[in-house]
Amino acid sequence: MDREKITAAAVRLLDADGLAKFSMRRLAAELGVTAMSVYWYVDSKDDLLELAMDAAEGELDLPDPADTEADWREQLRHLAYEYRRLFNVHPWVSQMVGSYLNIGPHAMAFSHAAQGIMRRTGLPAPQLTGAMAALFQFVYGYSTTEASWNGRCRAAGLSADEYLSTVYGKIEGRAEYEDSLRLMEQGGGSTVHEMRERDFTVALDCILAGMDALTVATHTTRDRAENPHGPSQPAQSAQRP
Amino acid sequence: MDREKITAAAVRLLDADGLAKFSMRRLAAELGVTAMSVYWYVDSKDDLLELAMDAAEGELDLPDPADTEADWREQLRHLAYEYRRLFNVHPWVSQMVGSYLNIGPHAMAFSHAAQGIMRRTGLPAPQLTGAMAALFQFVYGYSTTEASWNGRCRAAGLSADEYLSTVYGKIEGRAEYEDSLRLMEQGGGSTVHEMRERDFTVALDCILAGMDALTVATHTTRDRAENPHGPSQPAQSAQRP
DNA sequence: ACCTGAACACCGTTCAAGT
DNA sequence: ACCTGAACACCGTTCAAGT
Repeated sequence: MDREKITAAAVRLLDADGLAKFSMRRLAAELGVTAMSVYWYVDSKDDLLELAMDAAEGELDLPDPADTEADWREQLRHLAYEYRRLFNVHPWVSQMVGSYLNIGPHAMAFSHAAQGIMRRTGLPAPQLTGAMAALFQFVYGYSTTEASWNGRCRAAGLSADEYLSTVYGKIEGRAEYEDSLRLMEQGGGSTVHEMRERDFTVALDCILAGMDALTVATHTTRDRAENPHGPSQPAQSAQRP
Repeated sequence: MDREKITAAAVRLLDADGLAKFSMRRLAAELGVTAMSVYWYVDSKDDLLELAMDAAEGELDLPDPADTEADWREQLRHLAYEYRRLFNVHPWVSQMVGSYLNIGPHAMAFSHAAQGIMRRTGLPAPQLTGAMAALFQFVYGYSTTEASWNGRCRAAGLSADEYLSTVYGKIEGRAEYEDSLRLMEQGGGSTVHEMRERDFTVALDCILAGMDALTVATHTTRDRAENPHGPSQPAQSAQRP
């Protein structure tokens, strides 16, 4: 029995039954021990949850910080997909990220990696943190919603598409809700999964294109006239015109 | 005693003491009634929380749907700030939006309003939902993080700036964490509040600029050559070239 | 140093009973 | 139709006691 074993067991239980059903007593039972013995290694339930959260964040595949040749766009995309995967694999993490401080070593390594890539966008410092927030807070919000939807599907014993039908059942008839449905149909994509993949990709495209636009906007008017299509090369070069 | 009075009391209690301290028993006490009498009006705690959430969402100031003259950029900004304000005024809503279904009448009115504006961006249907997700999931993620930070400040009895100092205290010394601090300093802005306002504004700029870029990208190459600076007029016109 | 048992102050919800 | 009391099966955490 040590902190690591306890944290690992907590992650296992959280993955299996979710945050709502997780309790110190159930964890202790899982470890074959009395509820209170866990408190010798851990100050409180919240403390343990923060340990579990950081452990899960340790599974993120971060880019090699030495690889400054790589395209920052590709690296940001990779990090975004990794972050999304985290919330889908460990839905309880997404319920906690918004409420906890999140300064464990793995969380810090992640944001450090993100900052390293962001520096290579060519964005000036005052805009860099805002653009970073645009990207990663989007991924957090999107993935949280997505993961909780999946959770409700599992709880109801339905596929994502079946569950969507039942939701539309509750909504149909109310005039104002119907064009919500039309919008989805117009968007194309026959399954929930397809629509979600497309929306996520498009949103990433949107935010990355926005970063390019912000970078261009910091050029002089003359620069812009010479380079009307925006920076199609790594925008690093925009820093030293 | 009716559903509305119960919902209003729930909102009051949630605002005052937060989601963690909210219980059916405390709510009943507040209403001067036994715990179980609430269950005559409401099926479960989750049900009541959904009612409370939708009630809070009713406070959102939505744009007049008849006003099709207005600049969609301004309207999206307005809606984004309103959404953010909701999460800051009722932090418990942000803890729930990610986990609940959110198909109450006020929630639907909000997303209906958002869709109405998005249609006027000129984005083709398949990209519209993705771009909308980019904007509003960002606002949700950002505001949730922001609101929970404020909550921890209040709990610790510190101002946002004082609290930031204590967090930096925990971090300092660890090599990799230090350039996180540098980044914030380089970004400028002397207070947490200033930095947050700037980041939020920049992120909105980024995402809206991204929408413009996506719209431009759907033009033919010939169109693009004729209009190198992207759509500076309402992009509606881009729909009929 | 590590673990336990009993206890405290709570939960959400069921269910039979009251008026 | 509306409300109550007692009860069930849980919580996180404290604290004195064991080994």
